[in-house]
Amino acid sequence: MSEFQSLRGFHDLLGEEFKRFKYVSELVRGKLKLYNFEEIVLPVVEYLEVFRRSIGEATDIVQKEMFAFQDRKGRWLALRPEGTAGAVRAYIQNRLYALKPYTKLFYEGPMFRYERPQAGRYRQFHQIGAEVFGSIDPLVDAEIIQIVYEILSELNAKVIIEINSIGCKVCRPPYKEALSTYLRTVAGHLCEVCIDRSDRNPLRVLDCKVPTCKEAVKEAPKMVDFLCNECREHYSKLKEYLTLLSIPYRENPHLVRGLDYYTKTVFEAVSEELDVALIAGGRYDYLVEEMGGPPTPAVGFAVGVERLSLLVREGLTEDPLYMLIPFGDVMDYALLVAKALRSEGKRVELSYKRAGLKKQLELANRLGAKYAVLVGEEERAGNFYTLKDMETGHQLKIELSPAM
RNA sequence: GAGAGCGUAGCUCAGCUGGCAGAGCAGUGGACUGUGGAUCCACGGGUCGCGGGUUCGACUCCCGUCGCUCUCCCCA
Repeated sequence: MSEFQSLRGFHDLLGEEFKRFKYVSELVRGKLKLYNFEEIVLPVVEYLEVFRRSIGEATDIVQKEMFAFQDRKGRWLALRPEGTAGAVRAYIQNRLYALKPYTKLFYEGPMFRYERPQAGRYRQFHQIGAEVFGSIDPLVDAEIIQIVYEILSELNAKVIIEINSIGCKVCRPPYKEALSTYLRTVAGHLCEVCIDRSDRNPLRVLDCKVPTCKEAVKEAPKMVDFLCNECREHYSKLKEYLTLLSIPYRENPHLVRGLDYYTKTVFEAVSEELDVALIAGGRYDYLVEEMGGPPTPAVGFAVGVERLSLLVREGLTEDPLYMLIPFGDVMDYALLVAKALRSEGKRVELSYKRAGLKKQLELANRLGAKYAVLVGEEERAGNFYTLKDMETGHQLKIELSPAM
């Protein structure tokens, strides 16, 4: 055991794990570029208030999961627990609303939540998030879900996409009222936490996992039955588009999200095998305004890169490796051969191991080289190298170009 | 924040009801100084997570602590 260790929930990403991580990351990034999202790099630290205002004072994230601290001037700062808050702040601060009628952004990077680590959960983890600012059109919600679906399909992930609408400031208050009233009638069957939530945040009772709560909530009034005309229209249009695009989904009237800023569409892609959300998102039509910007509707999603990586078997396919094996006193020549091969775009490992040909071939084998490039006295004298196919064992003599 | 299990070589692990710390793989060297992907031989490597306690004696039992894994809560 080494003297120093990384912190709980903070880990080094390397080897096969890194390859799977990178594979997922590049898949998602590639997809977002196809949809013409523009990348931005956001700060990892913001004023605490940015998160408190956007995510919501009453949420678990804000109440107990943030890495918050004071800087030297006594200001309260926090490591970002998610990306949307910072993206919205950046959107407003840089006045992106003035440049185009709508804006499509994505970002990738570490997020921090002070929680107990477990399968697919870390204190520092990575998300790729995408946000569309400036359109209320359900077409946008549909495209966001389409991206999510395509990502998951390409990974062959066994996942269900669940959707719901949680209304807007017109229709949600009456619904909350109705739900609270109902919850009072079944209070005897609710867990302690839910009794507490019944008044303050009744929506959250809907996705409580305690069996008795689940049971008690089955007959509860549903948000979808309370949607105002605009929200109902939005929701049914979204479903039409999803059907048009052949995207399978399941309506889950009990789906709510842990963050306060959502309106209308919310969705989650839940892994069937792991029972965790891999990708989630939704619409947040008031957040930009609440954060001090002009009224601007928005939709977005975030993927947990480590979580998605759990489902990936393959890694990144790498270019074939050329293991350059010098034997004898031919290092000068070996350097030139390596230079020549690399200038042709080949991935070359020049063996640093001073040993006989046999040992170095063993090394080449262990490093998974596709080819061994043999360079000895004979090769140097004839200005060529010997290319050995490590699978078939066939060898060829290849002239070095005169330029070298 | 609450609960359970686990920390022994670089890795995977064995080590009995307390009694000299082990194996496989990896590494290094080598009859082979121009031919590998299971040839052979030899060698190195340990604060048994850390601290305390019990004991003649602790890898083993007890307490604490740190870390890992998992569950609950919650979430990506």
